Amino acid sequence: MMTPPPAPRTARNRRADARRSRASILQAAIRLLNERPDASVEAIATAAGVTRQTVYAHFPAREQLLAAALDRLTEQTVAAMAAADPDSGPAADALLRLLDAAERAAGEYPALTRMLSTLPASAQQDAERHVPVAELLERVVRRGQADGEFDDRLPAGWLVTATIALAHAADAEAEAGRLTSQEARDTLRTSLLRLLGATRVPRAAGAEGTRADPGEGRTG
Amino acid sequence: MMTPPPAPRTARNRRADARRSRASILQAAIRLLNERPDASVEAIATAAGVTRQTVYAHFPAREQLLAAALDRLTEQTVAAMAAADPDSGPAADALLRLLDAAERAAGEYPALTRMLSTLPASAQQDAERHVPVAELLERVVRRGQADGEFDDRLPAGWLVTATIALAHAADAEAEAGRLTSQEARDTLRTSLLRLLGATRVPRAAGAEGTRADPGEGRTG
DNA sequence: AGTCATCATTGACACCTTGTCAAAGTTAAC
DNA sequence: GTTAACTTTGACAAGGTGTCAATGATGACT
Repeated sequence: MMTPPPAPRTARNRRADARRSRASILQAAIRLLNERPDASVEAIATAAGVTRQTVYAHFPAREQLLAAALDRLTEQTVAAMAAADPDSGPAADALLRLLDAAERAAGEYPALTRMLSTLPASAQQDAERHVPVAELLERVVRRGQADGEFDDRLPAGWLVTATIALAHAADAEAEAGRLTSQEARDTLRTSLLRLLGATRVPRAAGAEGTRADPGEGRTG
Repeated sequence: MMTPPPAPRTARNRRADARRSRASILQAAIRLLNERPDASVEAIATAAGVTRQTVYAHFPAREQLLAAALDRLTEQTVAAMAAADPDSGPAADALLRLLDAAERAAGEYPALTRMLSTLPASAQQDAERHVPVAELLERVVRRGQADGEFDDRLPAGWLVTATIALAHAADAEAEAGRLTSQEARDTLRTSLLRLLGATRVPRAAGAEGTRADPGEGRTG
């Protein structure tokens, strides 16, 4: 018999066993690496109920496992953001909605999330990984600029970068206990509206009230 | 004879040899760790013209060597900032002057500088290390708030954190080639003034002109 | 139900890095 | 010049990464 055609070995035609192993490994990696960024491959393998060599069968090197874990986290975050109506309502509302969704999705893994902004070695891949979330945000920023809701003297790309940076900073402040979770949200909101040059204050998303600036916005 | 008094072994009464070694090691560590954050202790020792064990004689562990290198960098940066007249002139001018000085001082070691915002493990020490530079900035921010030059609805501590985050972001953009060095400066300047809620635009520091917003502020 | 490619496991290996120890050199302080 | 401080040399254990080959188990396909 002739050898069967190349069969590029996609994710679909792999054995169910392999898919399961890969999922366990990835999940364990996300959990462990979030607790301890320098967790060993052996620890991850054990946590996944698998041998170290099995991990290497799926991921050629530790760094690629880390990259895969970050990719998976990004993927989930992007999905959550995309589901948060990026294109409806005022741009400022949409932006805050996206950031909220992102924090809900990635908030479970703060240490891992923080690795996204400053990963160990492969600096080139980092930017690549931000692309999908940056694209979502950039769409909203451009829409706001086009509508005149946001100022357009600053390039949209920079505004997106700055937004992400401020969001990470606010998250870190909350994580470090210097701000409560609610303070961090309010502070980030106000800061972003200033930075983006929003001319009007967006309505609060729910029935929680329509005040522009809650009292606790001025803490510390 | 009785043993001499404790003699706490300060930096002054150590042998000249030891001081020299320590300096070489630290300098080599800064240089190498900037190029490759995971440089081995052996590589650093060799670059310093010293044996690996000598390094361990000065720094009990690799992490402490890294911490010492970061401390030294911070120290130089703080000195440069303190020399940039934090307390004279409009607060906005002073702030930009400090950031400029900081970038000139730390700009030689971008990778190392970036480690300050997201260091590998000892997360607690990180905040501690930011303190001196944060204090300098906070003084300026508070002065601006007291003068009415800056808005004071946001806590000064957060504004400082946000300022540092934006400065790092702008630096990273320049480093990644997405912005020229000059664009990064202008963009950062505009963004900070927005964020801080400065009511009037500070005069440009030199004879370069008094326009509020240079033409290239709108790139991309 | 049986075949067989695919995947997982086991055990062993070389290599590098960290951190430690003790003993023998040097250097500079006094 | 003596002596304490510092450096060097060599060797060691422990732990992590990445690789290989052989054996075992599973599930896809007919």
